[in-house]
Amino acid sequence: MTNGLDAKPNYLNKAFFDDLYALDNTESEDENDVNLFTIPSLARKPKAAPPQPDSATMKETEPPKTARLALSDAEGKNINAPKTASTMSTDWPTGETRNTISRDIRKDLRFTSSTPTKATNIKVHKTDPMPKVTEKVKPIDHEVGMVKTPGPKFEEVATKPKPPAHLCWNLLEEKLKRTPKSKKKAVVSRGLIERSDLFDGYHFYFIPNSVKNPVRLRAMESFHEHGACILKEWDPNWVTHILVDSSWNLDYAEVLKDLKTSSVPDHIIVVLDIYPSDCIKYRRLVDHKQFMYDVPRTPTAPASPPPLSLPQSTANFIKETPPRSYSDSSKDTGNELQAAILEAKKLPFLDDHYESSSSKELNVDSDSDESRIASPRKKAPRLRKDQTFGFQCMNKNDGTTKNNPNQRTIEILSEMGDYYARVRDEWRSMSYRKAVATLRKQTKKIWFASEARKLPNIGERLADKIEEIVQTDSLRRLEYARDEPGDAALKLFLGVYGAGLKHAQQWVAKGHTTLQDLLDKEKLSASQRIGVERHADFAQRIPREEVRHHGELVIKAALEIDGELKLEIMGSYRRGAKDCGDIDVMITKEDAGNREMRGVLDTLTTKLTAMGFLKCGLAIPRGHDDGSKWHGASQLSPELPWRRIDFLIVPWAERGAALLYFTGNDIFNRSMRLLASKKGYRLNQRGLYKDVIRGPQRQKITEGTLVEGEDEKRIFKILGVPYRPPSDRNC
DNA sequence: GATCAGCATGG
DNA sequence: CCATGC
DNA sequence: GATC
Ligand SMILES: O=c1ccn([C@H]2C[C@H](O)[C@@H](COP(=O)(O)OP(=O)(O)OP(=O)(O)O)O2)c(=O)[nH]1
Ligand SMILES: [Mg+2]
Repeated sequence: MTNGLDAKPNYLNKAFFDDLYALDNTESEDENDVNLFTIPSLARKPKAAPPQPDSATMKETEPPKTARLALSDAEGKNINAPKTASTMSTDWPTGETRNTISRDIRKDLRFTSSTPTKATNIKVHKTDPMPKVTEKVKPIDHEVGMVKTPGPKFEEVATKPKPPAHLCWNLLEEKLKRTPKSKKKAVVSRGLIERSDLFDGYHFYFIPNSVKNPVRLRAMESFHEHGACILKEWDPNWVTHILVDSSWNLDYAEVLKDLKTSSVPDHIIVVLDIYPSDCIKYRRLVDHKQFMYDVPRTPTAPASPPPLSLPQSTANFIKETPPRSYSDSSKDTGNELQAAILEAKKLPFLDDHYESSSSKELNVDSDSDESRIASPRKKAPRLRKDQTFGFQCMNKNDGTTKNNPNQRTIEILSEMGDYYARVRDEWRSMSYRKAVATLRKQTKKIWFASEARKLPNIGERLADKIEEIVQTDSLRRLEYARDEPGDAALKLFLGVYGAGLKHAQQWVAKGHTTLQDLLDKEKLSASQRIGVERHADFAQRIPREEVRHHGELVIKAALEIDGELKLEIMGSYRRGAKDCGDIDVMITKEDAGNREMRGVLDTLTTKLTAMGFLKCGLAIPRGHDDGSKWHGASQLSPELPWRRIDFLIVPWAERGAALLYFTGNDIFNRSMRLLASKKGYRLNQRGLYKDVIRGPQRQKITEGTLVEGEDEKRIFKILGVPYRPPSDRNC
């Protein structure tokens, strides 16, 4: 009941949150609580000349995107799956833009490039070949059923009659499978589609031959629309081209391995998948023999990687590893293995249960994307793992990564995870995060896939990758991921408050490249407009000190309204971050209900606006009595940038849950909530609820009954999670 | 093959 | 309802 | 991608 709030005098806000910090003295800086509210000094003069909002970004010049295929049109509108969305990105290289967002990447951004990054026929990139025309240019008709030109075929390449349907991918069907019901209609009735007979008679077989990668699926669709058949199975009698995914950096041997063959017939062309993309781009069949389409004969990994033999790799490993590891390694391995097993045996739920799901493994497509590429590993039966293992919220996440023996592995896997997040592959990204989390917990170095595989949340694919990292000190996929063909404009637009994937894609598809374009040519929602106009401001991180100033100003104003209000700066600030993406402020009051708080919010925001502190609202409660949050922008002084600021009003009874929620981080929250739901609870910003019944699609049927909402710590306790001070919640 | 958190606000 | 954000 |  008593959580420190009740007992202590509410001088300012300190008392309110005393309990939060009382026990976490461990290593969290007292700085943020103790000192913060003692004297809300308001003398804020801008310390130094602040960096002026850089309006240059608005005028960035980029090559015109004129003559390009209309691919983007069709796809911008049709790829609707919010979390799995994708578009074609068969237009490759261009520099990647480093993004500074952290959660945003993790969340689910896919930086598609539905529009080629480079102007197609305007200028030729230095690495771009001058495509040698091996055939007449084929016209491309923009509407289905328009004039088709029979066009002569490239003589070197034998074309073939259309193969039976069952040998081909049914792309529409695959696409529908991956599209939410609500949007299927849109997929079926797609608008303008770029078509041609460019690839008529060509039968493409993809490596990896999986349709689960949405980007690849889109590429397949595109090639199909240009006349190609996309074969579902490897059959030398039908295939004319093998298209190797360039993002995989595979070498020729691996291709053969994937095909389970020792050689590919001469008449079949083996090229990188950028080849057909280029053909489309230039609207003609370019010379496939150009070096840039070659599938390398030797591994492409940097630092002279071993000949990629994962399973029996001990020999290679010894060669490739630094001297010292020679002897240790074997020991380590043995110890580690045993340790892992011993550890595993200690765990609850362990009943030596053997999983029986191995059947799917070797099947062509059933496994998740690209599965077959990863070495066909003998399936070691595997022990079941502790179920609460691998929950991020169970760990102390304070960013203490160093001194971990798996440091390098962690680095690389994290980078991969970030890459997948950027690419909007949310779940894959999450898997990488989880794997990294379990690696962090290891006290010994993981050398082999076999060891890695035994750890929670590390499956075969990641285990293989871990071994590859240890051996080669890198991961081939990452080499590609690093210079991902990100569309600069898309990334720019995704950085606009109020604009997400949908709008960004749409705008890119329309050929916009700068923020100014949006202002001039697009209908923007109110908040999007501000998001565009203030992009340069909002993109900047906020120094902790400035966050504190904003917070103190708000607190002072609030207390002038009602001295009993309790406010706290939340979010990354409470977690002790040196700089923050925005300012999060929670407001509550003893025994207040939502209604009362709502009144406070209105008067407070009105007052702060009148003061000139709040510059605008971006998302504010609709009704009169409901509503709990206020998003807007604030500014301390004219020289400083506008900052994003969020208020959360909280009924007294919900303060514990709200504290938990608003402290985050987001990953931590999701982890706690997932754990809660696995234990039959429901956790949200209002409280922890019990006896929640979930229906068919795991939808909640029963609200559940409130168990705890007042005390943050007790929520931890009930869920069986060791309490984590805010600074340890950076998952 | 389903799941990977749960909710608030704008339009 | 969907998109976007926390 | 991993898990059930
Ligand atoms: O998807 C989300 C995003 C945020 N939050 C919670 C946790 C987070 O800490 C808090 C504030 O959100 P914000 O976006 O401000 O994140 P932050 O943790 O404060 O980081 P930043 O420094 O980017 O503001 O809201 C969630 O629960 N889920
Ligand atoms: Mg924040």
